[in-house]
Amino acid sequence: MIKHRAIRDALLGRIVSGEWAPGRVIPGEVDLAREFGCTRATVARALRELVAAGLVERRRRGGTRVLGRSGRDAVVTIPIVREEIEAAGHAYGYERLTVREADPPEPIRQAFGLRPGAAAVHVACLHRADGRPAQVEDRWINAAAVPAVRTQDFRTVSPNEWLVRAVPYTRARHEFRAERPTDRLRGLLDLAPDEWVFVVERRTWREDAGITVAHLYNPADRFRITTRDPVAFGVDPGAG
Amino acid sequence: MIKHRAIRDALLGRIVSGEWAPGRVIPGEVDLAREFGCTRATVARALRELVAAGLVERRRRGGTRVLGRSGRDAVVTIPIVREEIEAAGHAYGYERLTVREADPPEPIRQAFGLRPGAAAVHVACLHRADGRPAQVEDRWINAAAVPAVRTQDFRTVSPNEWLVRAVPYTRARHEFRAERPTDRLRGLLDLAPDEWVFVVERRTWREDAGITVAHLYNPADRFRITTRDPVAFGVDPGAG
DNA sequence: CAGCGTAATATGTATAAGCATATTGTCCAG
DNA sequence: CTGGACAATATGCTTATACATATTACGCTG
Repeated sequence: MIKHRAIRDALLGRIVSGEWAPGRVIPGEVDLAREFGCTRATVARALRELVAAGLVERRRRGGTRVLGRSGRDAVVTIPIVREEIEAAGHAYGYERLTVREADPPEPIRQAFGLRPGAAAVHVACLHRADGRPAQVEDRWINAAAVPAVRTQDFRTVSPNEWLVRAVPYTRARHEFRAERPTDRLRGLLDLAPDEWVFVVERRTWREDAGITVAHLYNPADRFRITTRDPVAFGVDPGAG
Repeated sequence: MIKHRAIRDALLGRIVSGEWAPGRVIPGEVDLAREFGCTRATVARALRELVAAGLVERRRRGGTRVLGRSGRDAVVTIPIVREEIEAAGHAYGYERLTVREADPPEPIRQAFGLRPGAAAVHVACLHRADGRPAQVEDRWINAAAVPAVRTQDFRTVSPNEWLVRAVPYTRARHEFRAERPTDRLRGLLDLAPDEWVFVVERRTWREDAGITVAHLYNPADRFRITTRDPVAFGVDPGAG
């Protein structure tokens, strides 16, 4: 019985049913307010949510127009190995392979916006599920942006978990692809002879400073990523 | 100089700077209203946006609490082959391989919620970039939910493009994974001897009725998916 | 008829005020 | 000391009102 939500859902219904087709200008706030027996403010709030959901577009004097939903956006939750492994009921195992402070390769250097010669920290580690290799994490961390990284040996805590606690970030980008494994990866991940790896590349920034570039290598035979719909109306979508 | 936006950004700053750490309960609406020299309603609107952005959580009597941003959500735009190919400056080519009305395999039948024996339409087709195979599309369409599909031969218009025009959907789910190609796929896509395929599986529903299940097979050597950050504050984020 | 200025209009922002409702904390009874 | 009733409190919802602002439409002028 929450009015703005009832109104929002009623309008949503008219849009998805096709009664109000894309391109159409829907009635104005005052008309809707009269129809639903409420004030303009309440209608405005319902419409604001439809805007946030990407269903309509509003312009002063121009009115509210239904958008043709491209509908191609989806949300992915970037999986964290440890959580995935534990959620599946397996024992999580962590092993640090190498840590070193070094001159990062060119692409990483550019991503961090560092001058040549500036140092960064490289960490490689292995995540296991019930002892079986599940993921190789290969990561560069910008020592200029995260000085504390120099004092970390990552022997017991994985770079991933350390970073989320120690360094807030403001932007992240990911790339998903499949690759031929290197011999080293094939051995570490115990891959089938012809098996490829599913790579998740993760880059994060704090403001404009690059923080980390990670390559997460997963056995392609036992890895996948799933999406869900973009949440249309925030946390509590009501009955809609 | 829009107050609710200025307030929202001010609060955002305190959160991302760490001044208000995750778990902390921030001042109440009345206090903030006094601080910013406005009414409770204006503060409430700013806070509502922070909730939508997933930065804070609000509970009656409990106050407003800063959330530790897991920050693992990202948005993917499911690529449409034709657009990708044309955007890359290549000539797009389309070729229908097969169409038939048939009893769908068990997993598809379940996804559509169909009784055994109910019919569905299967379409396979090939998308090319400058003549070179770029994607094989293998799709089942629920004939019960989309009767018009029976009259389509998909000779010139791809099932994808026909569907977006003909059938609005309300839900979609995707899965990304890498697979060994079948011999048929290897031939169709002109794959390297050891090359795998990157599979995008797409399922859509209208309300509770399954509409289509599509498998989009891409040469793994030349395919990837990228994400972007979830838009924090809708279309017009202001200065934030 | 082209171009410009102005009025009409729909949304955008904000205030003030009241009641609703979930939740927490407290205090009393057993 | 436990459990339940109750009051205090912060958010949640709605109304009524006023002014701001972008944009469109119209009509006047040259």
